[in-house]
Amino acid sequence: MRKRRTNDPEGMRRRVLDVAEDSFQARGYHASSLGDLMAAAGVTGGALHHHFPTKKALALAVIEERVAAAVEETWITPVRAGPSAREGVRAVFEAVAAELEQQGYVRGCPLNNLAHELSLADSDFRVALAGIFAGWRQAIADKVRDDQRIGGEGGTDPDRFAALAVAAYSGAMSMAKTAQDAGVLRECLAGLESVELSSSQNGSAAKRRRRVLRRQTIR
Amino acid sequence: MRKRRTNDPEGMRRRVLDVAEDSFQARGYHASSLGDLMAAAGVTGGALHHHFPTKKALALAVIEERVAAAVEETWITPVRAGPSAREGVRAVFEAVAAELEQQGYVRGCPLNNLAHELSLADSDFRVALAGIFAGWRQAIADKVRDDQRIGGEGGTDPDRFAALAVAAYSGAMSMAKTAQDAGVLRECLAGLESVELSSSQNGSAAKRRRRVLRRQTIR
DNA sequence: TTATAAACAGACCGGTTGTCCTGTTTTGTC
DNA sequence: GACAAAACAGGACAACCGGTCTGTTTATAA
Repeated sequence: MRKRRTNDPEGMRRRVLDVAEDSFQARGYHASSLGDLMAAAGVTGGALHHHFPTKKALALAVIEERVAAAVEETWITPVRAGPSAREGVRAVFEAVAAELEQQGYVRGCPLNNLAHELSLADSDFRVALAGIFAGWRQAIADKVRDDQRIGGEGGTDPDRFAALAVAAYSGAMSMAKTAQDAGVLRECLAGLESVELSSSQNGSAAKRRRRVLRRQTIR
Repeated sequence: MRKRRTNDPEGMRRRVLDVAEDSFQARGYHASSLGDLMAAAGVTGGALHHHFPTKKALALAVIEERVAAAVEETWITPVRAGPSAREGVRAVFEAVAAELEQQGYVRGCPLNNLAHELSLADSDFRVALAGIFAGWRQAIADKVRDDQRIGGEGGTDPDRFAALAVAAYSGAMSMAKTAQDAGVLRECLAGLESVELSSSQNGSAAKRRRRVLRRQTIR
């Protein structure tokens, strides 16, 4: 009875990244030992070292391939596809809140989790994470600019709105994680929507609000 | 030549907490070894163990005594003393931004830094940190309620405003830390101030805004 | 087939970590 | 001054961590 082995570099790499991503989010980078990861992924030290020479290289891969993809999937794509930037932001907030309430616990934002632990630790980490933040904000700001070019969307500063949206989400997730309660997300969203009153919006309640805005504008 | 020793429990405890607080913020909890802390504080293992039996106990003391105090000092006290909640929030944002720009680097928010690393690690950590977050938000919300009782300050929901302010600050600090640039704080503050347009405010432009709100209320 | 490199296995090591333990000194109290 | 408790010193240790190293198996291409 011979023991066969099947070389599957991509599959093995993926399995390691799966486990690493999960553990880094749940326990953090420093609290995740390579031994635990190897055991969880069913991978030997030799294989791990072959694909990721150091722990830092592994974390960098998680950041660039997984965390960036997570932001892309849960934020950038929905916002781009949405009817407007504001509506997209609202939809993401509510979708995340609903998902968290359903699953019963809050792990926090993947990007923020790693950003807090690794930004000051290593410059390579910091740059990679900062790039994801920048892309996130720019996607929202670009959407606002599109809204302005097409429809109304008054004098909202795109960069300001994007920065506030990302900051509010990040901070809300931080609190939700600490309190283990996703309710804060909904409260922050409600606060964020007050910003809409100062400018126009597409949607069912748009006319009423636009009227208010007009009065406000002509003073 | 005799070697004298002066027992100074409070002083030694303070010195350890100083070093621990600094290291936990700069390097994080897991990346801070007790050996480093002992060396930096000039404290022996016996003394450290006498005041803080475990590393967890030390971190808990840092959270309850130092982090809570930092939030109290930089946020709660200024907001309470300020002319209004909104003005207080604005002042804190600007003060922190100015301080960070002056010192050239961004270490992030003490509370958020530890909250991200320790919330999921241990329930005791989580509860302590969540309490600080709650106190922070409540102080702002109470101030809004005071404003409403005294002056105008229209239909702003106190809890929503507080949650948004804390979230925006936390998230902005997170980005500022990752980008090593305090500019995001100013952008988020500017975005936050748009919220003011949806309700009234004490100050020069209060009357105009209050009129708008009244129209809105009676529809 | 055969050579060649990639893919993987698994033991090994030096250094570090947090904690514990035994002793010594200082301080407060009667 | 006697004595107990607190305050401090400093070594010891077992567990663990990340990285390296050598060797074996599998895939690839000539």
